[in-house]
Amino acid sequence: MMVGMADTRQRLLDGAIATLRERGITGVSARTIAAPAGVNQALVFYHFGSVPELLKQACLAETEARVAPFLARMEQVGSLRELLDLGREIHAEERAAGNVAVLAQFLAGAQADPDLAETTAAALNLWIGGLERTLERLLSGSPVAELAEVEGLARAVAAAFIGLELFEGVDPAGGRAALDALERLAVLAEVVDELGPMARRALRAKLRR
Amino acid sequence: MMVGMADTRQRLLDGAIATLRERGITGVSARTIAAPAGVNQALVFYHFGSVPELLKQACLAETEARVAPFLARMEQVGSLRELLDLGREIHAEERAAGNVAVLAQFLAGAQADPDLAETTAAALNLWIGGLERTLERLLSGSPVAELAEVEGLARAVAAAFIGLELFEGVDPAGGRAALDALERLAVLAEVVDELGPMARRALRAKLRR
DNA sequence: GTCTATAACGAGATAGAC
DNA sequence: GTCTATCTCGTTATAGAC
Repeated sequence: MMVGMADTRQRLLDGAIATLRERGITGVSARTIAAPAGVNQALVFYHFGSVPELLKQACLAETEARVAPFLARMEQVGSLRELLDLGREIHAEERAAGNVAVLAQFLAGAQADPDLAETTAAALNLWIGGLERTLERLLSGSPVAELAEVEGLARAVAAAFIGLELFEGVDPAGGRAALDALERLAVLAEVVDELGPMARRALRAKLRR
Repeated sequence: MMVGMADTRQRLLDGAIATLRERGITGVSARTIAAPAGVNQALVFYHFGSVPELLKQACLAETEARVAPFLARMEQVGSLRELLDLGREIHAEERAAGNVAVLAQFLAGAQADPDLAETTAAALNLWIGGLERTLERLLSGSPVAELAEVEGLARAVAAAFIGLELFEGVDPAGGRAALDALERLAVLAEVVDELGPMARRALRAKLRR
C-alpha cells in the first residue's frame, strides 16, 4: 500500500542521484536508475512518467534536503570570516557527499533542455537565496557592498563553486590549488570590509579612476 | 584521395563541436555528429574508431585553435587592468562562439570518464598555461603574489569561467550579474597591486591576524 | 574513402499478469 | 504497486558493395 509506494518513490529518487553521481549525466537511464534502487525499470514510468521528470524531482528534492541544515547556520553567521569558514565546511561536506558534482551534472544537462534548466535554476536558487540574505546582512554599510551588488556576488560564488567542482573532477591537485587561491582572495573582501573611513575614501577614489 | 579524407576528418571534428554546442553532451552520437558534417555515420568509426575518441580529438583540436590567437595577446598585456579587459573580450568572443559551453560539456562528461578527463584537463591547461605565465609576469613583486599562488589563481579563474558559463545557461540574467560582480571584485586585486609600501605592511598585518 | 545494409544491443515506454 | 514481456526506436559497430 502507501508505504510501499512512498518507499519505492524515494528509492528511485535516491537511485537517480546515485547514478548521476557515479556515472554522470550521460550514464543516466531508467535502467541504470532502477538498478541501484533495487526495483524494476518500469516503475520509473509508473511513478514519474518519464526519466527527465524523475530527474527534475530528484534535483529539487535532493537540493532541498542538502541545503536546509546550512540555511539555519547561515543565519547565525556574524562576519565574513565566519561565512568563509562555513563555506569551506559546506564545500568539504558537499564534496564528500558528491552533491555539488550532481548539481554540475544537472547544469550540464540543462544547457540543452530548457525544462531541466528551469528546475536546475530553482535548485541553485535555494543555495543562492540563503547566501544572498546572509551577504545582505553582513555587508550592509560595508564598502564591499558599494563595490558589487549582493545578488551578483551570491551568484558568482555559487557559479565558482560549480566550476571548481567540475575542474576538481579532471584535475584534483589543480582544483585544490584553485580553491586555496580563491579563499585567500576572499580574505581581501574581509580586509576591505574592516577599513577605516579614510582608507575607504582612498579606495573609492582609486576605483573611480 | 588524401584531400577527401582530411576534409571528412575535419568535417567530423567540426560536427562533433557543433553537436556538443547545440545538443549538449547527452545529445552526442555518431549519427548526430555525422548529420551536420554531411557524411555517413559509419565514417566516425572509420576515421576515429569510436565516438569518445572523436570527442577527445575534437576537444584538443578545437581548444588549440581557439586559444592560439589569445596566447599571443596575453604576452603583450602590461597590467592587471589590461588583462581584465582581455578577459572580458575573451569571455564575450568565446561565449558568442559557444566555446566555453563546449568545454563545460566536456568537463561534465569527463567526470565519469577518466580517459576524457585527461584530455579535458590537457585542453584546459592550454588556457591556464597562458594565463599562468601572464600572471607570473604581472604579479612579480606584487602583494597579490604574496596573497595567493599564481598556479592557483590561474586555475581559479579558469574554473570560475566554466562555472559562470554553465550558470548563464540556466539563468542568463543571474549569470550577467555574477560576471559583473566578479569583474568588480577583480579590480580589488589591481588596487592592492598598486598599494604603496606602507599600505602593504598594513595589509600584511591584517592578513596575518 | 565513402556508402548501404545489417547485426547486436540498450533505450524509452506500454500492456497485462499478478 | 510491482513485476514480466514486449514493442519500437536509436545506438555502436562491422561487413561488404562501390
